Amino acid sequence: MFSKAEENYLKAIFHLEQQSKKAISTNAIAEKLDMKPSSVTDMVKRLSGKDVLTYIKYKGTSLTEKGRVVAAGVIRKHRLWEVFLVDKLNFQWDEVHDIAEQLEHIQSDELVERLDAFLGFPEVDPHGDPIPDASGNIKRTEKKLLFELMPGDKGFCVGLTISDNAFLNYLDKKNISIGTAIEVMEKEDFDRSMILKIQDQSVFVSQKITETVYIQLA
Amino acid sequence: MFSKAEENYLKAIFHLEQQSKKAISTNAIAEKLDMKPSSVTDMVKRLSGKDVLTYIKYKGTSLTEKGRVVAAGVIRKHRLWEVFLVDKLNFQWDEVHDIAEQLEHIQSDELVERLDAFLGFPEVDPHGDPIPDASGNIKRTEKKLLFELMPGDKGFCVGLTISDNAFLNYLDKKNISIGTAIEVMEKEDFDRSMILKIQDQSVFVSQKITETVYIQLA
DNA sequence: ATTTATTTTTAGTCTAATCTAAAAAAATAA
DNA sequence: TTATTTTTTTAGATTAGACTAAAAATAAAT
Repeated sequence: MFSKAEENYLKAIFHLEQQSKKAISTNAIAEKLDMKPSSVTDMVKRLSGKDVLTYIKYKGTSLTEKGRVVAAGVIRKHRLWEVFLVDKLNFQWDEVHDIAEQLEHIQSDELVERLDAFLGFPEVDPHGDPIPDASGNIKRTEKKLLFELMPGDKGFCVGLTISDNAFLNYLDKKNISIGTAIEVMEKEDFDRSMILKIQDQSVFVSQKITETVYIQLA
Repeated sequence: MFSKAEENYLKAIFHLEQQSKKAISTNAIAEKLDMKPSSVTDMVKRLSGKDVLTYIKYKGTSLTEKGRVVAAGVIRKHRLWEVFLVDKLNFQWDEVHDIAEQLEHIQSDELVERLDAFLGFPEVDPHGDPIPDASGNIKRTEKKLLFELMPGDKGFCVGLTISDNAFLNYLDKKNISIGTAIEVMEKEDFDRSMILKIQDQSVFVSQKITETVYIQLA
């Protein structure tokens, strides 16, 4: 088994590997976890002894297959608990992270599988991020911020970068919520505003919105 | 805040105080937590510095009011999570303890209150033990094992000492489950068997049953 | 190609929470 | 009451996981 600290390292490295592909530097891990590089050196040495990552002095680390599975398991739990908190306990999207950060370390495979079933086998968490399956496979999503799309692109809203009530209400007035299908009609590069088609209606959305709303391409 | 270890000590002392009323000995705590007495001495010293218990060398410890509230909070979380695991995730009563033991240390008052509401403000956990309220008040129950009752006593089934499927099915055949109202008609002291009235029917129950079923007196 | 700056590692310290072994206090028995 | 046993405490060691400060390796700049 892995301690809470170990799981946090694996998770951090997993996330960093999704951005860079190259070996992950000691400093990058330290920054992500808000720790000192010397602490990281210590821990990656220990973890490489547990066969979850390879570590070469001064060269950085990368997860082994085993390490990826463990990390994906932690992320799976984190995201399932986030769904629970939002769907069942009516938390807001921006309130759940700290609690899920604790819940992700609860050890019980049976619990995870039952929770998954109880939630109806969700595929994404409340932020639109994909939930790894029980074997650690993660569906690579095409989640993008709205402003990254081009005219003609179609998709649907899967999440937001932030989440406060005022903003949710504002989106609601534009008829945008989770699951809403959209198509980009026009894009104004200089201020990142857009005109979308939503339910056959033309809708103008500001830069604030295009930089906040996540779209899964259809 | 209190660490997981600290919370476990407070919980253990709380439970011991419910049995004995006197100051709790170092050895009793050590045995309950499966630790060495020297470790307990260390910890109670630290906890007395946090004003959650009073400790007098060689004389034992007792919780302060503050300590009782903290302990009751942990027990509240433990029991609410047990209800969740059984009612929502369909775990068996005997499978939930280890998981609840982890979940009870999740820190978030908001989470606890929302969970409570989600579960419909239950008053007892799946074992029939009362759930403390948000301020730490605990309803002293009259939970007894069936064989402790006398002819004429009335009550209803609130839990079991054990819980396996075979036994649950066996009880089911006798029309006994959680919430079932019973009245003791006859009691056979030499083998602890009884004759009960259940839904106006006379039902014979063996020693095995009278030593396993918890009754809340009506 | 040196020098300078940055990154990483090493060496040693600290805290929480445990342990063992020995000493001291309290309880029990002769 | 004195001796013996049990309980409790003290003293010192250990482990995980963090830290600081200094040394070493690598990368960047002149």
